[in-house]
Formats: sequence, C-alpha cells, structure tokens
Amino acid sequence: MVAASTTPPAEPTPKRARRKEARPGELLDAALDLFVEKGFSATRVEEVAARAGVSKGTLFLYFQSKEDLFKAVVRENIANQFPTWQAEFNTFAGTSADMLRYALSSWWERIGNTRASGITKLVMSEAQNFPEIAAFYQEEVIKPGNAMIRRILKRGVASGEFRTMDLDQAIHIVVAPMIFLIMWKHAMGACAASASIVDPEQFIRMQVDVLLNGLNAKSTP
Amino acid sequence: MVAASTTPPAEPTPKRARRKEARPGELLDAALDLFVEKGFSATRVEEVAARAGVSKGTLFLYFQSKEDLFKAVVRENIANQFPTWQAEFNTFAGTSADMLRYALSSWWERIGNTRASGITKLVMSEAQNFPEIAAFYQEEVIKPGNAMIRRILKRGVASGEFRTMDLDQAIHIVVAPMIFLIMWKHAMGACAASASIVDPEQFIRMQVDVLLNGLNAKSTP
Amino acid sequence: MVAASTTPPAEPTPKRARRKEARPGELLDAALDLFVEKGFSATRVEEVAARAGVSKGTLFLYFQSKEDLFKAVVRENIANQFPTWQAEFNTFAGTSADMLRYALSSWWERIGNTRASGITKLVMSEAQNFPEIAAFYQEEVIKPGNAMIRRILKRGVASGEFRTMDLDQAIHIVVAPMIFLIMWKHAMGACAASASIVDPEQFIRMQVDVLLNGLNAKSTP
Amino acid sequence: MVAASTTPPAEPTPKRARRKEARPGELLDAALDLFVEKGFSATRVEEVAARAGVSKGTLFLYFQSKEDLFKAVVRENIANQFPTWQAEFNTFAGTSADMLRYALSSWWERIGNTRASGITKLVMSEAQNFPEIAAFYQEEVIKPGNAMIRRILKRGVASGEFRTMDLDQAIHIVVAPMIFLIMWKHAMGACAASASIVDPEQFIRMQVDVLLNGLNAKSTP
DNA sequence: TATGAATGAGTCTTCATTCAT
DNA sequence: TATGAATGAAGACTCATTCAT
Repeated sequence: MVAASTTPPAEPTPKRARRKEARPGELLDAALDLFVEKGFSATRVEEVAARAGVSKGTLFLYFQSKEDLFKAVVRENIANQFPTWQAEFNTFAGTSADMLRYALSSWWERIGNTRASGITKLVMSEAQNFPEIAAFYQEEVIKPGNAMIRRILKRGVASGEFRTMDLDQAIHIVVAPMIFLIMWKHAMGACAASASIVDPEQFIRMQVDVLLNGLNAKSTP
Repeated sequence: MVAASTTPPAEPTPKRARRKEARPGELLDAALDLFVEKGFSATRVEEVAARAGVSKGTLFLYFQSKEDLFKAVVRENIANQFPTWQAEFNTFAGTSADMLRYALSSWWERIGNTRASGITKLVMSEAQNFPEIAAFYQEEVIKPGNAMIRRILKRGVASGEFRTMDLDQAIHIVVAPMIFLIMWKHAMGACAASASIVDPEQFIRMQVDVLLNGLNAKSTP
Repeated sequence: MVAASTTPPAEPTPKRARRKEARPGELLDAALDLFVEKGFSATRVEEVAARAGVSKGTLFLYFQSKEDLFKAVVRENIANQFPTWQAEFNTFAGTSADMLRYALSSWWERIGNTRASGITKLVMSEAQNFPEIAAFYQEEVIKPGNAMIRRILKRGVASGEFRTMDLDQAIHIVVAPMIFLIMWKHAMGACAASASIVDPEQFIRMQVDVLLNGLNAKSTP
Repeated sequence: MVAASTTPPAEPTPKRARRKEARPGELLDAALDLFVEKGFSATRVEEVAARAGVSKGTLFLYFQSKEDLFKAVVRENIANQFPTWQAEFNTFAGTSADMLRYALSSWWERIGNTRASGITKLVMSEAQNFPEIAAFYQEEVIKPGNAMIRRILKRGVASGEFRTMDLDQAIHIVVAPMIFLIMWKHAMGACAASASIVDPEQFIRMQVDVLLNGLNAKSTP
C-alpha cells in the first residue's frame, strides 16, 4: 500500500538510513490509519506504536516527534498514482466528455473511495498548523492534479466540444465536487441526518451531467 | 434594572452592568477568532477569556462549557442568518436562476467571505472527535441550509425553469462549491501555488453559470 | 426549629449584634439542610444562599467563611432538647427496663428520626477537620447525653433490676445502636442492598430486648 | 522477565523492574494514610504520589482514577481479609458464643485497631457524595461481612444455643458496636472528655457479654 | 445592608517525551 | 535497537471569596 516499492532500488542511500526508512513502514501505516480516523491531536502516539506492534519508545527512535511522524506520513503517501493516470490519458480515444466522466469516476475508485482520500482530508484539516505540509501537498498533489484536469478541459475546448472558458478557474469547478465528497465522507458522513445522505456514485454521475449540461431545462442531456 | 433615576442621567448605566451585557458578545468575538485560527480542541478557554479581557472563571459564568461556547459562536455567526435569508426568499420576485445566483453570492458575502466560514472548516476538520458538535452543526446549520437550497431548486423545477431532478442529491451539487471555497480559503489558501489561485467571486459566477448551463458548447448561456 | 426562641429575651446584647444573630436564621437553616445532605466540602455556599433567598455576597456579610458558617450551624442546633428530657426522667415511675426502653424509643422519635440526627452525622463526619467542633459537641451533647443514660443504668442497678456493671463503659453499649442508626440512615441508607435494610423501630425493639436479655436461649424474655 | 543469566547473579533484578512491582504497594500504602487522615475528596492524588515518592503521572499508570485507587485500597485492606475469616470459621470447633466472641475480637485486631478502620469511617462520611464508592463498599465489604455474621447467628440458633430471631435484623445488632467503635476512634476520639473514654477491648468484651446475656440480673453469665 | 460580577487558586486527568535498562 | 516506567506540563472546569455599585 505504501510507496516503498516505488523507490528505485539502486539508490545509493547509506545502509543505516535505508534500514531506518524500511523499518518504520508499519509505524507510518498505522499512523496513517489513526491520523485519518482521529485527526492529528486526537491521535496518541502510544496507539500508533501499539498498532504497529512496537513500544512507544521505539516510535521515538524513528521519529523525533509526533509532528515529525505526521509529516512523514503525509510525505510517504502522496503522489503515488499520477504516473499511471498520465499514461491512461495519453492514449485516451473517446470524447472529452467521456474523458471528464472517466476522470471523475476513476478518481472516485482510486482515490476518493480508498484510504488515500483520508490523506487529503488530513492535509486540509491540519494545513493551518503545518504550512510546510500544505505547501508540499500543493506542489506534489494539487499542481499535477490540476494539470491533468486542465488538459482534459483544454482538449474539449480545442475539439469544439466545450465552450471557451478560463481554464485555470474552470479547474476548480471540477475539483470542488471531489473535495466535497472527501470532506463529506471523512467528516460528516458518520452523523448524516436523513436528508443529507450522499451517494457518491450517484453524486458523481449527476455532477458530470450538470457539468456538461447544467440544470436548465433547455439543455437536454 | 438598576435605579437609574437616582444616578445622574449623563451616566445611566453603571460600569458593572454595562460590562455584564457586553461580556457575552466580547467572549463570542474572541472565541470566533481563536476557534477559526486554531481549531476547536487547540483553542484554550483561558486564551479566549484573556482576549476578551476577562479571567478564565468569568467565561464559565456565561457559557457552561467549551462546547457550549462553541455552539453559541455557531448560532451567533451562522444559524442567526437563516431567518433573514428565509425572509428574503419569501418575497423574491425574479427567476429561479436569479434566485440561485443570489443565494450563492449572498452566501459568499455573509458567510464565505467572513470569519464565520472558518467555523465550517473547523467542524469538518474536527467533527470526528466531537460527535456532539457534529450533530449540533447538522441540526442547526446543514439542515436549514439544505432546506433553503432545496426550496430554490424545487421552485425552479415547478416553474419549468429547471429540469426534473432528485432534489436531495442535487442539493449537494450546489453545496459542493461552497465547501470547496471554504476549504480552499482556510486550508490551502495561505500557500497557493501559481496555478491554483482561486478568485472566489469569479469562481462563484462561473459555478452558477455551469450549474445552469453546463460546460457544453451547445448550451449557450 | 432553631434554638432562637430559647435565648433569654432579657439578654443585654448590643442591638446590631442581635440583628446579626436574628437575620441569618434562614441561612443557618438552609446550611443545616445542605451540610447534612451533602457534607461540608460538597456543599456550595451559593446553594446555601440561594435556598435562604439571598445572594452569595450576603452570606459573607454574616459569616466570615464557609468554615465559620459550618461552626455556627452546629452550635445553633446543638443541645436544645435535653432540658425536656431531664424533666421527664425526674418523674418517671416505671421499671428501669421500661425507662431504658422509653429512652431509646423516644430518642428515635425526637432525634434519630428528625433533622437533628443529621447534625450528629455531620459532626462525626467532619470532626477530624474541625476539632473545636468535636470538642464543643463532646461537651454540649455527648456529656449530658451520657449522663442521662448513666442515670438510667444506675437506677436499674440500685433497684436490683440490672446486674452490677462498669457504668461508664455500659453507657457506650447503649449509645452504640443509636450511632449505628444515625450513620446508617444518613450514609448507607440510600444505597442499601437487599440484605441490609434496617427497620429502625424494629431494630430498636430488638436492641432493647437484647440489652435486657441477651441472645442466649436460656434467658427467656 | 529480563535476561537474568547475563546479569551478575548478585543483583538479579534491575532497579526499574523492582520498582515496578513495588509501586502499587507503595501507592496503596500512601493512599491509605491520606484517605484515612483527610477523607476521600480532600485527599489530593498528587499528595498520594508524592508520599509514595513518585510523580502524579505515575500514579495514573497504576490506577485509572482516584476512585479506582480508593477501591484498591479497600480491597487491599478490608475485602482481602474475608477469605481468611471464612476459612477460620469453616473449621471453628467451639460454641457459637465463642465464635461470636472470636469474630468481634479478631475484627478488632485486624480491622478496628488498624488503619483500615479509617476507611469505613470515610465511607460513611462521604458515601452520599460518591454513590459509586458507596455501592462498591456495600458489595465488597458490607455484604460479605454481614453474611459472615449471619452465619454465626444461624449456627447458634441451629444448635439451640441462641434463641430464634430475625437473622437479618439481628446482624445489625452485632454490627452496631463495631460502627460505634470506628466512629468513636476516628471522629470523637481525639477530644475525649473525661467521662467518655472508650476502652475498645473492654467495650467489646462487655458487648459480647451483653449480646449473650443481656443486662438483666436474672441472666447470670 | 445587599448584590452579583469577577477572580484565580486548586484539582483531576492526559499524553508527548525521556531515559535507565 | 528496543523497552516501558517515569515524568511534568497543560487544560477544562469549580467555587470560596472579594468588591464596586
């Protein structure tokens, strides 16, 4: 699950450092789960250690502090699946509408509906207290993600499918529902009142439809 | 309450009494600042009291608990807006498209662009750890907010302006951009990379446009 | 209820002091109730004041501190009914067994089963923290009370009804069940398990019987 | 648990480990002292910790809460005695009168005359404010204690030594003098007036004698 | 005399962090 | 490297007491 397998094996990292990176894998894994579940301050390092099967003291052997652990968790879990996606879009054959539809629904499958969305939630929740992490996330996730969306929109405009638009602002129109889904799932999902239940797949279908056709009666889908 | 007739009319309210009336407001104001800046659990009641210029004990004279204080902040800054809104919508004369446009832009003016939006961010960030707050927010903010949006959509469908739709799901389509704006402002705003700058007013205009007409070239606004 | 009526009216107390003594009657009354119900430290002065219908500040006008209030409560409520009793015993005509029986059951009626027993409970509970009060109680209540019991026992021994005994120790044998009843009523009564329910009247009857005849089979009542 | 074979046999247990085992006992001992001296609510956990030579936090390593600590003190000092007593009574050979005599005097030796009796006083003094403690005490001390007394009485009735009686009420007749002794010792003992000195051993002897034979002249011992 | 707003020391409990073993 | 006992600072909340009015 963790990106450890993606690190090039030939990297000439000093042995001790590499061990240090390999060993705390379980710690990072446990920490991710707990940070996502409880947030930063409500997560107790002892629980992280326990879930990783080591003692509290051991955790501090690998991470100087709880903050340090938090940063490592975010770094470790960011920016792993963009390459795959890029490749898919490079060879995408259908219309740009299909491409947008595909982008959003596969985002849900690969990110929104997996533990990865927890990282986004985590970062957004704690960004104020960890500006470096926010900047890091901006660079590693938001920037490439936005670039991908921009590419789709640009393709559609170029092909005459989409109307001309300010691409950089339009990106946010596409991103908004994803942010919404993530926050809903991780924040209010547990205590949803009757009228507020969100069905993500239906929501995305409807969202794409609205993005392409609007709510107006005249624009028949 | 005090024997005003015996005191000189130039200074009708004794200091103590005036303070007593002013206290809750001052505390609420200080609390809003700090809750928005640091989140719920990281905000110390003593700091709120200090910022309001009183001692820790005094705060508990006016609010039973930290949670109680928070609820009062929510009521003061968000829940109190709904009656005004309701009244405006009751007499709204224009099209439903105008109504939707108005709803989103006045939301931005009254909530999104004020300190109050920080409260929503806070709730989403910490809802997991404070179920009672989450439930309270559901009841006092989300429910009436959703009801208002639903009303607009229903009106548009009834008048034939909007196509028929699953109203309860469509609500979320409208809510999503607001959540996005809030999270952007309070979470990632501080460290916006070049390509990610969001202009809220432009974003909302575009969002309404897309909601009404979609991105497709055929549905010209 | 309070001993205010027993103070000689001719007493040349300075007027202001007398008002001070008369006014806080309601305070003392409320305090007695609450101290008995909750003990010293769990009783809040604000609650005492509220029950007496005055403000917290007013209470401190009459009593320097909570401790001061406590001492006044105990002093005010001690040693009020001994004179009546003494008179009754002076003219008692029956056997000494009857006299003992009468003493215990009338004790239950006049003390044990009234609010007065709460004072005893109170004093015993807090004696460690208020040695002066313990000494005071010793002198004003225990001493005269013991004297009365001693008198009964002595009468019985003299008449040949009771066997000879160490009177000063025998006193405690008679006192013990009264202490027990008080502590039971005020301490464990509320949460009595099935097997531990005490019926005071039955208990006293049985106790007198045992005092007079023992548990042995041979000593038929 | 530690690799004892690698350490010199002269010092088989490392300091830390030895402390770990000793801690609870030291804390319990300190707690007993302070609880008896000051009562439950007036005892500060920090003071208990300090007296045991550890920090406040350490106490909470061994006991979940102040109440938990108190319960442990009760178990250690009172409840633990019951099995021994049970065993003794199981093999007791003498008369039931002897058994009763033995019960009361050994109670004095093991409880009444030790610090443990302070616990009973404390419970009676503070039961109202700590219902959970009262219930716990009922269950762990009063119930088994009463059962033991009941057993003795029942044995005596069965053997024809004692007259038939309502056993459940008779229990209280036996308990009363113990409660009296405890309250005397811990509440009024410090300031005993001349006529009120209680000699516990003599008191118990006399009490047993009265229980068995009454005060009447006819029932000669 | 009476009020009640304000104070701030005091108390339990949590938890990141250290360090002897 | 690994442990886990020990620490102590921190934080919400209470309540006796004060004092301006």
